[in-house]
Amino acid sequence: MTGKAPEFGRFAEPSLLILVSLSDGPKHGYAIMHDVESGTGRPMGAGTLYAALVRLEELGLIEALPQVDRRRPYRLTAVGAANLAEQLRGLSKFAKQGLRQLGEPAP
Amino acid sequence: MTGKAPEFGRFAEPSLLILVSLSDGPKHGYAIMHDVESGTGRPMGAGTLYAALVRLEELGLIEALPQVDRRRPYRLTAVGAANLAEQLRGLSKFAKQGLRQLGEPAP
DNA sequence: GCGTATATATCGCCTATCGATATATCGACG
DNA sequence: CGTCGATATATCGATAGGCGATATATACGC
Repeated sequence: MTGKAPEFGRFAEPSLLILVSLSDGPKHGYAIMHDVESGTGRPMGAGTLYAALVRLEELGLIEALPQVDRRRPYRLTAVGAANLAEQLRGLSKFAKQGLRQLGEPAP
Repeated sequence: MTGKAPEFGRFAEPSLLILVSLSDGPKHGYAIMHDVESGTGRPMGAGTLYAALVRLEELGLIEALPQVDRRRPYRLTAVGAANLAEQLRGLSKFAKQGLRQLGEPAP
C-alpha cells in the first residue's frame, strides 16, 4: 500500500443522499451539501447538488418552499418519501443479503 | 396503487450488484446477468456487465478463473470481498438512518 | 474595509451505463 | 439433418449524469 486509502469508486448516488438528507426535514441546498458531507465524509460538489435538485423537482420527488432571504428550501413530497422508503428498503435488503453471503455476522 | 410501480431511475450501481452476486460463489458473466436480474427484477445489459467485469478485474476486486468451455468464470479476491463488505456496511447503515428519519419502523 | 463563510448558479470534461448488434455453440425436436 | 431458442461472450455508439472549477452576491466578524 502506498499510504493512500483505497478508493475503488464507492457507492455515491447523490440523488439518494439528497433525499435522505431531506427526510430529516426541509433544507436548502447549502445545508444539504454540508449535511451530506458530514454524513459521508466527502463533500458533494455544488454542480452535482443543484443539478440533482432540479432533476428531483422535475420528477416530483421534492418541491421548493418559499424562498427565505437567499435560501431556497426544498422538502420531500409524499411521492418522494414513498419512493425513497421503497428504495431504502430494497437497499437494506440488498446489503443484508450481500453481507450474509460474505459470511459476515448480521448487524 | 395504479398497477404499475413508478420508475424514477432507481439505485443501480451495476458494479456493486456484480460483486454481491459473486459473493455467493464464482460465476461467469451470463450467470451473473441472470442472477442480478432475478435479484433486482431488471435485466443488466450485456454491455454494462462485461465492461464492469473488465474494470473490476483491473481494480483487483475480482479475478478470472480458468475458462471452462465457453464460460469465463470470475471470483471475488480477498481485497474485493473486504471492500464489498465495507461498502455494504456503510450502505446498510445509510439505509437504516434514512428509514428511521422517514418514521419507518426498523426492519 | 477586508477576508471568510454563506448561498446559489453554470460550464465543460469525462466516465460509466444502456441498448443494440454481432458471433458462435449447444441441445432439443421434428 | 436442419433449424430454432437458449447459452455465452464481445463491442459499438449515444447519452446521462457526476465532478471540479468558476462566478456572483451577501452577511458577518474584526
